[in-house]
Amino acid sequence: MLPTQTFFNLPQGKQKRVMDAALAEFAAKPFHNASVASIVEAADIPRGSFYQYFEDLEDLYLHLFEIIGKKKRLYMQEVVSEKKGAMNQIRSLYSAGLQFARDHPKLASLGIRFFREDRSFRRRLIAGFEESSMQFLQDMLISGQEAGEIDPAVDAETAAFVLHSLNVDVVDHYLEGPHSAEELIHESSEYLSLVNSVLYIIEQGLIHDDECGGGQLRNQEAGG
Amino acid sequence: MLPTQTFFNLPQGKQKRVMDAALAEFAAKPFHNASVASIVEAADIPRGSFYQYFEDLEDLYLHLFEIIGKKKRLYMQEVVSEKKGAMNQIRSLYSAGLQFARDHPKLASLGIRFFREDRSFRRRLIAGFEESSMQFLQDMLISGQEAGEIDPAVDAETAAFVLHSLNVDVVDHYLEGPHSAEELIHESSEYLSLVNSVLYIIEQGLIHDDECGGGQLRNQEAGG
Amino acid sequence: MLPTQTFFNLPQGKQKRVMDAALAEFAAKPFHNASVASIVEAADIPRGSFYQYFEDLEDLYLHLFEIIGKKKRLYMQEVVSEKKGAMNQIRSLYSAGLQFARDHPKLASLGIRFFREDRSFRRRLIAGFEESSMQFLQDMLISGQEAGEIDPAVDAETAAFVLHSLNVDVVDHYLEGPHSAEELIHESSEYLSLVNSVLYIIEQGLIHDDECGGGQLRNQEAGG
Amino acid sequence: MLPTQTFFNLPQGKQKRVMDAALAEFAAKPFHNASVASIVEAADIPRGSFYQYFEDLEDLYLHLFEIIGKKKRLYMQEVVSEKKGAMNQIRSLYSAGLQFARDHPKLASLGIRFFREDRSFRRRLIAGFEESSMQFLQDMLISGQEAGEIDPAVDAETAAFVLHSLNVDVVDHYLEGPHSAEELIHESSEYLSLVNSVLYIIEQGLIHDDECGGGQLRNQEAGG
DNA sequence: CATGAATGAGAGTTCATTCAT
DNA sequence: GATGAATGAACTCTCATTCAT
Repeated sequence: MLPTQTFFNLPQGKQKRVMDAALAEFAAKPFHNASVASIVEAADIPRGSFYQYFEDLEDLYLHLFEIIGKKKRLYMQEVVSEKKGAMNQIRSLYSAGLQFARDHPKLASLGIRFFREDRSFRRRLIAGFEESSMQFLQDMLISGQEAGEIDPAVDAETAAFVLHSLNVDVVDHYLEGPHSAEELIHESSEYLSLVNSVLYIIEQGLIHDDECGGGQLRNQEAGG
Repeated sequence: MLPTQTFFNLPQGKQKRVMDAALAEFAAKPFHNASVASIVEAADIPRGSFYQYFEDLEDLYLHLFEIIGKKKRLYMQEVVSEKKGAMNQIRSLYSAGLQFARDHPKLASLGIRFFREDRSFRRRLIAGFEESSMQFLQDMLISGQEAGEIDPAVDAETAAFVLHSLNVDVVDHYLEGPHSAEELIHESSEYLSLVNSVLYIIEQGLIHDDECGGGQLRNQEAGG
Repeated sequence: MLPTQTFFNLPQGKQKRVMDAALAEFAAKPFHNASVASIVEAADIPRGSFYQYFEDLEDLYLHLFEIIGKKKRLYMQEVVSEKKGAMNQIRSLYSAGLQFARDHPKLASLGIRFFREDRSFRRRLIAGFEESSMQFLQDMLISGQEAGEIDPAVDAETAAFVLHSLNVDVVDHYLEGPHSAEELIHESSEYLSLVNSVLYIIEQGLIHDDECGGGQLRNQEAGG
Repeated sequence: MLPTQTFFNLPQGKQKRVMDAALAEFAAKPFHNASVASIVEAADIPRGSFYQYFEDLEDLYLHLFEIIGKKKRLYMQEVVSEKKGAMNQIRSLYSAGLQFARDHPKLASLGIRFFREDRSFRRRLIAGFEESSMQFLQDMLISGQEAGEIDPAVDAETAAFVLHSLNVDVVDHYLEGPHSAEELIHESSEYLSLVNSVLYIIEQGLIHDDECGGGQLRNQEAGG
């Protein structure tokens, strides 16, 4: 379940051609519609070579996924390292995710597509990847609760689910929008404002707190 | 872009067989992996007949989608008709969506899959469907703001986006879970509790309001 | 594990073309070297049609095997029906097998090839076929022992094994020989004489029994 | 049609690795299904090297066959050297063949496979090998006839054919059976008893000779 | 001479769609 | 209108062999 040594022995230029072709393919189609044929044509390598480099499409997909993961982690690292409140960290995560999508739209597109695949497929392919991502958010939220920043009445697991869902959808929304070169400036503010609006809701909720009614109370109402 | 008259002239039983087969297929696979072959086999109709009833798979998909829409609207209607607060309506919408998924898991699965397809595909296929769904939420939210229930600082469009995203993901989460017959009772409460937890966050936000600081203020902080 | 109805609905001529092509292929190569490509070319049908007629090569092979079995059983039937001694029945079986090979060399060739495949393959493909063939011989031998014709000291199972082995090898030997049209007459006597010689050994053994009836005599009996 | 000098210059260890890999391959599959790929992988040599050592698969096969021949001849030599009756020699040949199969199952398997290939292929590959094996049996039988041990009415060529066929089938039967480590002891007697039963038939024939020496007795002699 | 990447033909199989009956 | 056979392009994957380093 790794590219063969043959592949890693290839000159960098050729490796890159192959990975670029794969990226273009997986960014453009759901996994099950991606084809070896498209990739070998785009990479301009013989059909047979593909199978000397990779066991099959999954093999290549996985490799690409790891590369993306590494790149993305670079964006996340500084966010995590900074010591600030949970909500600020979350906001930074969202921003970093969007920044990543702007810098590497194809990489981000592939990542989004991954979360759109059937769960069974995701499970088989990258067991625990998604879980670990949500676990990370959950830990962050629990810390926030311990620090008194996050409402202790909130279920941390659910909140992680919510944050993860929205993060994926926000990036998806960004990627699916039209991106002519000129729009990049507008986008910049527009999408950051989307992040801000979403996070405002996540922070404050939709309810208009006239007189500071306790969340706990209303939650119990709601639970009925 | 509609089934032919020939199809509607078919005896009800045969029509149903076809639609059931199509439903099973589209509920099980993303649209681009669905195959005419599977459907004609499951429906036990001649291969050639398919093309006398429908122009192509999209044609059938669309028809099915409309039927589902109608069924789903029945679940939503009473929710909408009741006059109660915006948040209660939203909660009811979530519950109704879940109820629909429990009663018609395949129909719901197809619906979820739809939202997982490429936006370009969604656009081409059912222009405006998703938008109208979000517009409906948005109107509800604006009413809530006018009634003083919903925080006026919230951007209604964004909030509709958030609610829609989470609704899809909650139902998806429900559908992807394992459903042995015995679990149905447990599920019932478990998933409603997921809805409640999610909506609690949406209502109250994550922030711990010690002294009732205004959302507006913090939002501006956050936006920096 | 049967040809599809589609195949049986085909006009006889086309069915025959396909079966003839398959026969030629399976008679010429061991199963695992047979190719769909050769067959569709020889039968002059589109590649795709093959898979509308058969699940795969095994499916076709099996069908062909059954047809051969039926044809061969016609040759064997009269042998079995006649009431005569065990040795005479065995001799008749050998002759009938040879006669079958002469009349239908390709069918026989396929049959022989079958016994040359790996046992594991044979088992999976036609469970019990070979066994039943040997069981038949064994029963015949036991009857012969009860009738006092066959030496009771002989192990019937082993003898069935010996008879089966030799029968296959004799037919194989016949099929592998060159068969120009002119040789058919010579063959006739030559191969019958091979059968006779083999059966003489099987009957009398190799040992020279000095004191008791001469082998020469019995051999001439047998040759009749 | 011989391995290149390059091959013979190889260090013994590497030569052995190649030959072992080839043996494993040819013992497991009929010749036409053996693949260069499997062998170079198992031997852990570069793909290109194969073609520097051998012209093609046949070249390697042939070389291996000769090695096997030499090993097998060691088993046969003592049998032949001993001066005893023809039947005893034959019995010894069968036992030696079985012994060889027990000691070197893969070598024997390859040998058996050889006899299962098309005669045309056998002819082309190892012209005269099989013939010489049968000629050897035939000479032995003729000597037996001259010594008065073997029935002079028996056709020596046919008898050689019979003995050869059965020898191959007996060893094949042995090799195809299951061989757990514990069974080796049981096997020992079981398979020797198969040899004895087969040879009893070959010696005495199937016919029940009322007035002359009982088969039972001779069978027990043979079992010794 | 060792090495291992390059190559493309050819294998089985699936499929949407057309078309003759 | 119903039927189901025809069709061939497209897919993944394997392989023996060559060739440049």
